[in-house]
Amino acid sequence: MQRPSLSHALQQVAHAYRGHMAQTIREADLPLPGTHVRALKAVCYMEGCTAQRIAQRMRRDKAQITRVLNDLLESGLILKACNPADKRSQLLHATPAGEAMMLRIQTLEQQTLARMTRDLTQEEVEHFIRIAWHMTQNLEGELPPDN
Amino acid sequence: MQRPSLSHALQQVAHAYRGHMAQTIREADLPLPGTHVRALKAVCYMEGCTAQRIAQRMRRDKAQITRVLNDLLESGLILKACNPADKRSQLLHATPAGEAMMLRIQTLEQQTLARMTRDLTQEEVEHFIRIAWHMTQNLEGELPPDN
DNA sequence: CAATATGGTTGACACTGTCAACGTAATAGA
DNA sequence: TCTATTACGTTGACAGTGTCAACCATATTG
Repeated sequence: MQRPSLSHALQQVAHAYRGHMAQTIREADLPLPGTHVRALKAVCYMEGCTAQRIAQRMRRDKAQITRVLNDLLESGLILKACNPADKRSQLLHATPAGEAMMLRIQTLEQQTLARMTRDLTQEEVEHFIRIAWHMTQNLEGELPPDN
Repeated sequence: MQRPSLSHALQQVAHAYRGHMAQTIREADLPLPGTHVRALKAVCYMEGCTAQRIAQRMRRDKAQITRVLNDLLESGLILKACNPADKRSQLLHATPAGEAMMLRIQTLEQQTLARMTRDLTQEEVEHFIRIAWHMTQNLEGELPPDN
């Protein structure tokens, strides 16, 4: 419970990161909430990007993704195109404005990450990431044994 | 941007933890949101606990803390008492029901943490916590140089 | 073809987080 | 002492996050 608790440390660092990114983006006059940023990132960097795939990657409800994508659409940052392979779904692409926005945000994120890890070694950061993924996967799998 | 990104790993593990705890608590029929749990924890374990001190510890807005504490009050889990040293503030204490709730939740949290770290060494977990705190502090300090 | 499953949309709702304004009480300075 | 400022807690308002259930249209399976 006291300071070196795993749960507390985890919540604090995630909160600090969110807050710092939000403030950085606000100060840069890029009025884009965190979820929107993450979705835009997915659209820019995933091949054959669809709403469903973003939802899987971010492990979020598809309803939330739909709304975020509609915001990005209204902001002119992305476009929906027919998916010839499946008429239910739409392929997502960033517009030039979306690409530009992504580049600016990438820079801001790099600054935040650099500050966050400023006196940590590359090794420590990688170790942190590896353990984070490990814990994520430990929690994700269904609970098979006892029910 | 791809899987081994620090920001993505951080968001995913925090989300997985929150989600797992929320589901565990829901399944145990203890209808207490995460913030309420953390506030109750603070009330139970901090000496001379006041709303202000909880807000500082959790780094949250005091308005949010006020509302959470009022919920806990209505649920009969905590009590407010006059603070003889400062008539503006109130000392917070857990009721027996609050203590009992805390114990049950502690157990559930231990289960979640155990699962999350099941194949990690004590050393790895401590390393993770240390780096998390380090990154938190790197982000928290005011930005002194360039403004 | 019928049953089922999937991609996406919408409505509703709970939870999280912050900001500004306020009343009251403490405290510092003139 | 009186005043100005600061601090604690409350309230209102709002933005953002996250999930569930129902739904339509399309794919897939038997």
